[in-house]
Amino acid sequence: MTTPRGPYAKTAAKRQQIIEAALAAYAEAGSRKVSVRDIAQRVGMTDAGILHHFGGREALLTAVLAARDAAGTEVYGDFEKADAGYADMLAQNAETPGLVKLFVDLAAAAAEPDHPAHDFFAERYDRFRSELATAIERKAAAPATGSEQPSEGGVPPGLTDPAWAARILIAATDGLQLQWLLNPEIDMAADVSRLAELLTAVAVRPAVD
Amino acid sequence: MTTPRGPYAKTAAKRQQIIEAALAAYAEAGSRKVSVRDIAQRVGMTDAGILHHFGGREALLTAVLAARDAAGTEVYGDFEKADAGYADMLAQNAETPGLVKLFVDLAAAAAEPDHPAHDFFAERYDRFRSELATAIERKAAAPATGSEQPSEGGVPPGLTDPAWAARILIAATDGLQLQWLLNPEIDMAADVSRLAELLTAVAVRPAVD
DNA sequence: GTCTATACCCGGATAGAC
DNA sequence: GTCTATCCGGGTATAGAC
Repeated sequence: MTTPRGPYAKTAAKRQQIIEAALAAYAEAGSRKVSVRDIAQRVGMTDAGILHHFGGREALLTAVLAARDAAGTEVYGDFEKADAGYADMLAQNAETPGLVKLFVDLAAAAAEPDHPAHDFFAERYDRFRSELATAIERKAAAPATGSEQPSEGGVPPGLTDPAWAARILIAATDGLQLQWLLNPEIDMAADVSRLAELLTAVAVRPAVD
Repeated sequence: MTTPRGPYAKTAAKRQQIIEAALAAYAEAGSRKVSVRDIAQRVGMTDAGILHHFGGREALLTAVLAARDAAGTEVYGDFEKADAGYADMLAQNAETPGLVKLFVDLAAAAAEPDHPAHDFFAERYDRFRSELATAIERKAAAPATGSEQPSEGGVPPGLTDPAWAARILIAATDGLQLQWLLNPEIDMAADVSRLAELLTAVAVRPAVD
């Protein structure tokens, strides 16, 4: 990382402190607006102080999401074990609507190619997609390892692409978060688990005979 | 259509004109920001003039999405024929990233219960879910009507709930729009068609024998 | 190197003139 | 009813105090 005027010891600590304040702010805010000034107040600073540490509001928020990602993979591991961890992570997300909203917001904003967070999101999705695809592929190769065995059957052969399954699973996850934000009765974890089950079951086709 | 007669005639016309200008602005803007002032300029007005006709920015944008919905159902019909129309509609969306972004943006913002667009989105999703569920159920009851026949098979029986399938299909659609905004190489229509095929194929289980 | 003070611009809202 | 004039809040850029 070639930061212009690099963060040194003390700076890194401050950055961390600011990120934590921002996380807290969003967690508390439900789905209300959070301004940079709000975050600044939490750390006893002015907005310009924060701007100094990050390059701007978007960069700060990107760092927040990156931190959340890091915390997540620390707890749930990488996406290698997509079966158990994935649903748990979703259930965990349901605890912090503010952060879910931040994620959706930023992701949409990052669509613009020269947005500060564009690369972060593009890379993040690329990573998730390939990791998930690998996991699905592996699981398909070794079926019936757990308490249940998916009964394979005559599903059209065009439906077995792991890369496609990964895109769909991630998409459904994001989309369900949206529906859940609007209607909290939806059980994201259950719905997604079911889809994951179906997708891996479909991918299980050693030979159609 | 109510005939433009009476004291509100001019107002309604102005509203329509503004909505069309906004649609055009978003369509042109790619995924860049669109301010109320931008829209105002297009109709030769000031921003305050526009805000007078709708109650605020959010209300205007809600009206824009509602208009787009109306235009969409006019062309593609309701979701009764979820097979053909759905993918086409998605492909059509791919032509206007600005509007897709607007949708995602607003939907996220509408999560807050007292957001002006909250009711609109909540109701919209309720409607779509139930319409799609009905369509899937119907299609499952009468399989193999077209050029292809889904080969039904031994998929776990817990996976046949039409309501669930509808939630998933919509979620995947929204989520893919997000991924597509970040990476335009993704073929939303193809991916979703494939999922729809799978979901209806799975729902096709007249009797497991 | 780190931060505050300040000043700027843009965007949305509001009151009141026509 | 419609819009102009004005205000206020949020993000950003710069200068300089510590």
